[in-house]
Amino acid sequence: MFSKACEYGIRATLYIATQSLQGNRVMLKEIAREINSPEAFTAKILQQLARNRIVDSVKGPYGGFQIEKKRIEEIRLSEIVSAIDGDNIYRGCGLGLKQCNAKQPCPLHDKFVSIRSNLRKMLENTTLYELAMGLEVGLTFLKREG
Amino acid sequence: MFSKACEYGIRATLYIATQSLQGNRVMLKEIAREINSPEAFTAKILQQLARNRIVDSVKGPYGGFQIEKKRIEEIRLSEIVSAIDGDNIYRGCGLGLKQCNAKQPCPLHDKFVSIRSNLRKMLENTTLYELAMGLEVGLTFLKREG
DNA sequence: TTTATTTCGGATAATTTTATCCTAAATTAA
DNA sequence: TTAATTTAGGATAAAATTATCCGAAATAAA
Repeated sequence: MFSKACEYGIRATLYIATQSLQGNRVMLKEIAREINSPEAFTAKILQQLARNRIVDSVKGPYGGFQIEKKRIEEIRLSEIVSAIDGDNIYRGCGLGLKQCNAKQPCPLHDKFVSIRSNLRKMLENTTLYELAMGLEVGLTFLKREG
Repeated sequence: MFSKACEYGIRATLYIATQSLQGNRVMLKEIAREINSPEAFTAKILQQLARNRIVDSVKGPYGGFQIEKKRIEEIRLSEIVSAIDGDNIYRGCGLGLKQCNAKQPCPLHDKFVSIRSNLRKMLENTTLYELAMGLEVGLTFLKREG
């Protein structure tokens, strides 16, 4: 569904969000440890997210990553997915046709429309804040727990 | 969503199905041309489909690929997807966690459940026959048309 | 039996994705 | 100013996916 990069990106962003809500700026090393992702690869993804203004980065000692509370309430999952995977997940044809639309549909077009649109709506309606809340109260997890 | 291999696999199977319904056995070369896919790679995928009893293959002159009419009515998209991509698309965690279930869910788990289940139902309920009909009457297409 | 044809299957190559490494730049504190 | 720390970014490597090539096996017709 999503690329590995996107999975790590969402998990990293959510970890940063929960910590930011508690007033903590977090370092790459901590993020990678807490979401169980490869550190250097996660660094690349965080760079992308920083360039896309999804997370803020601060260099130097006491530096790290954070997200403003206001932004946590605003940012939708769809923004993270777009920043990393592009919008192919919504737009591309399910069977990989270059041209596929209502006028010239692939055999799966109609059946995919509703599924994709559900996915899209879900991603567009889901805020970081909402998901961070579930994490904070221990209802959900970002890595498999012992 | 699906791998390239799976996209080609579905398109190839659908082409074979429509031709089989008209009593034609079709060769790799024709399939690749008609679904606009790389020939050698498509051959590999057809081998997989043949091993999984999704298509029948016949070697030699007048050989090629075909599917029995009865099978065309039975075979679901889900079988093709499973044969090529496995069942990760239904089962795997949306955020890539090794362990993710109702008891220990990732933050997206609940939101993914319905989307995945829609996708799964769609694939399990859609037969080759149904899709082949749309192709036959020219309502849908397997490659972008001029 | 021989030849031509077509799929099968192993080996290999190209591309994309995932992942790592290292130096530079920025920032903080001593 | 210097040293230590942390992200940024370029180069490179490893792994997975996509794609190609070629000889073997099977089959049909001459």
